[in-house]
Amino acid sequence: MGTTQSPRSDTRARIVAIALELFSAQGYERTSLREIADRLGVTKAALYYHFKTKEDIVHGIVETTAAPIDELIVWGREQPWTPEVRDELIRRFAAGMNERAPLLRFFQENQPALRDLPAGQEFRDRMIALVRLVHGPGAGFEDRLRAMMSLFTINSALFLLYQDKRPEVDRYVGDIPVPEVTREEAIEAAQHVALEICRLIDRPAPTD
Amino acid sequence: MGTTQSPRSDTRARIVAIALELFSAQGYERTSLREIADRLGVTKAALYYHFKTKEDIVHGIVETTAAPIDELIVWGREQPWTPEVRDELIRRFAAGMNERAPLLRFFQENQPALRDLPAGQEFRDRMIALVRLVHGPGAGFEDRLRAMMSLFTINSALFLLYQDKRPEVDRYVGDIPVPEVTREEAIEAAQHVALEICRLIDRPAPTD
Amino acid sequence: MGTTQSPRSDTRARIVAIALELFSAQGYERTSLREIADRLGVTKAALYYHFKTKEDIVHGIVETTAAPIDELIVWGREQPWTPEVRDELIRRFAAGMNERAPLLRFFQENQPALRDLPAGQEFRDRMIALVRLVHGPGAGFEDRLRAMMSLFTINSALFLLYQDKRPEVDRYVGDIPVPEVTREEAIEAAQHVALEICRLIDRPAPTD
Amino acid sequence: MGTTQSPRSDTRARIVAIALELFSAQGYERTSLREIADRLGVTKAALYYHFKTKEDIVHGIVETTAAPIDELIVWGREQPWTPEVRDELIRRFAAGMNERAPLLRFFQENQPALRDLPAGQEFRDRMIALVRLVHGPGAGFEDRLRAMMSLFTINSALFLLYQDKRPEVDRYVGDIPVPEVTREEAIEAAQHVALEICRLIDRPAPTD
DNA sequence: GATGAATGAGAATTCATTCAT
DNA sequence: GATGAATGAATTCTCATTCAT
Repeated sequence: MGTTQSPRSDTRARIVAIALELFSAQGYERTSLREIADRLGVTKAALYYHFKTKEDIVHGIVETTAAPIDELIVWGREQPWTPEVRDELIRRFAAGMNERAPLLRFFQENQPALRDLPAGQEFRDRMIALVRLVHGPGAGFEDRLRAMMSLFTINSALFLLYQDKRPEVDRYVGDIPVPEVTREEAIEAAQHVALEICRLIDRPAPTD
Repeated sequence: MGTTQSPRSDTRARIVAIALELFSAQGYERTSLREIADRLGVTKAALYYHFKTKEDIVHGIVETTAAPIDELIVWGREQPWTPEVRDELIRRFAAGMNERAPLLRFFQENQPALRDLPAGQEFRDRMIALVRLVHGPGAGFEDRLRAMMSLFTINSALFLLYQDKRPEVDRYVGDIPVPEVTREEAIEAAQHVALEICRLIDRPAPTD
Repeated sequence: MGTTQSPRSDTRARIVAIALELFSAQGYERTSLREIADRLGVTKAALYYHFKTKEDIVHGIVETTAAPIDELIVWGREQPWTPEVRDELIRRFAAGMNERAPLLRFFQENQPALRDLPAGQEFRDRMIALVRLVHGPGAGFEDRLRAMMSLFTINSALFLLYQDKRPEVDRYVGDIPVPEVTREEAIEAAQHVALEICRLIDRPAPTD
Repeated sequence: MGTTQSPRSDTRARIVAIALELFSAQGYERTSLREIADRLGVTKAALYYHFKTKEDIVHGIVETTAAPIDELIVWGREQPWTPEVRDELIRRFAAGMNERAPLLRFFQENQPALRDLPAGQEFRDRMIALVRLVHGPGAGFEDRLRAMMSLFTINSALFLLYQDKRPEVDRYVGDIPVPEVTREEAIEAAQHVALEICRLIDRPAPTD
């Protein structure tokens, strides 16, 4: 008792959830509104009650899912840049990975569709913002690149994990056995490597 | 030497070229066969004379564009794994970047469409093969991840370069000025960072 | 009695009606969805709201038109086989001929298209079922053939009637005048001949 | 020695043969010129050297395959009509069945496509001519129908034979076992039944 | 006698979207 | 909050046909 009816209907939230799931699994263009509606047990027209367009659903996704990233950005801006803060940004980014994975996958694998969407641009801006927080002010191109790679490491780990499950790959390199890793181990490894990479920032590097 | 390239079906080659250009610029699903045909000054049906389906065009693209990568793989397999060979793989990969950029972009940004395509799988297999050559036999998950990030660095540099041209981004981090960099400088920097990353392989790393 | 036919989706029924008309008059493959839609005054897409595919329309046709045949089959199975029941099957089959003619024509003249369709197979199964009811249990091949010819006689009469209207035919047999017959007379004659044929079943036949 | 090069090339004859095979097996509209060309090991364009259009191939088929029927018609016209001649027509028609089966099947199952073709009309005219020869001059509608059913019996036997091979049919009539029959037995039975039917001509029939 | 390259017309199908109820 | 019915615009693909070589 005393439970308040959640602001904006429950259906709206379910649409967002299912849409993100399908968009990230099959791609934005390959997911039709009918498919989303079917999964929800409603009609297509119902979706239009909650969202003006298909693109608008993407907006809804970002709105409801990107909050943790925004908080991270806000936190980052409040800190003065130090190596410790930089490391902490990476750690916090890695921490939320499990929930954020579909969102990031969606954005990485659907660039062509998202490029023109306002929601897509907003999301990219967030990522760029994170990159800047990681490398700090006054960084050169190389450091910016290091920061970006550091952040990307997190999702890439999941991609690699997924690939390792496909045995056919071996025909290209012979029978080098690939280690079995759990999802949790993968994320931990990712954090580790990501930290390594971001720590390359501002180091004197060896000559090639 | 002296081999004359038989000019049979110049059209087929032009289809491949235009298709790659459009697929990488606008995305696979957002590029219609009409668009490709128009750009070539032929009818849609002409495309179907040369390729059985739209998917088959992707196959044609891989076939004609992935040769340098295959050569790199072949070369890599002939060498015993050493840190020097590893570095050389990265350097050679970076070297062909300018021509290969559209192909890589196409494959990174159109995963949902390419996932089911045989051509898409072949290409991913090639990338995984490269990853394995970079980290060498018997590597653990972390080293595999390092190898992959190292290779990804090359394209990511171009992505970053492209983003930096968009001024709106700044609203999220304030007015930190972003350094102006040419494409050539970007690729050079990418090679540099990529080498750094791949040299993390097998190093004793600091604790987090 | 007094059951009101719910008028929900009058359009669906109209599609089925027009489709059967066109399919039987021009053939399944020569009838495009555009043609059906035009005749209905709707767009092609409207057809797809009611039927998943063109083939599905055939299913719809069978579903709505084959009921009388099913009833006949049901009735036939309830009776023990006797010559009288056999004759009555033929009579009842002939009776519904006028409404059923387009359906039967459609199925006889579009075998190649219908062979793979589930709906086509269902319909053939019904006809075979009727054949078996006519010849009764334990019949040999000849009786099965007699039963089939008996049933086919009904539609064949309409085919013959139609042919007789074409005067060019005569060049092959000279000017033998062909009797003028009405559609009703034709069906009556057909029933008569059909009964004759089915009565050949199980008779001792003369040697050739 | 002394073998004369067949009039009109060998390829032309092969086209006709393959086309008839495919048209009768899959249907006229479902058989593309590419398919025919592929089966012959030539290109589509080669077909156009021998035939002006796809329809023209049908003409070629009739021309080369219908000769036996024409001879039968010629023979029939030379005889005065008697019951013996009538029976002999049926017997001769049945005799050539094995070779003629594809042609008849083609014409029976592709009416919509053949209706407008001159070649299709010619063929129908031949069948009508045969019908008239069977029932003789001055026959009424019923006798014409009997004559037609008699002739149709021959092909129908093959249709029935084919259906009996499909076990799923049983669901409609229960497990009445269907006798196993060879193709030769089927044709013989067909001739038998056909003769029975044509002997109904001009008989005083029982009242229904 | 035949091919390679191309075309024009049209087909089935899909999809985001709209709107009266 | 939602549905049923429909649309318009596009898409991929197929096919008979043509013609220079």
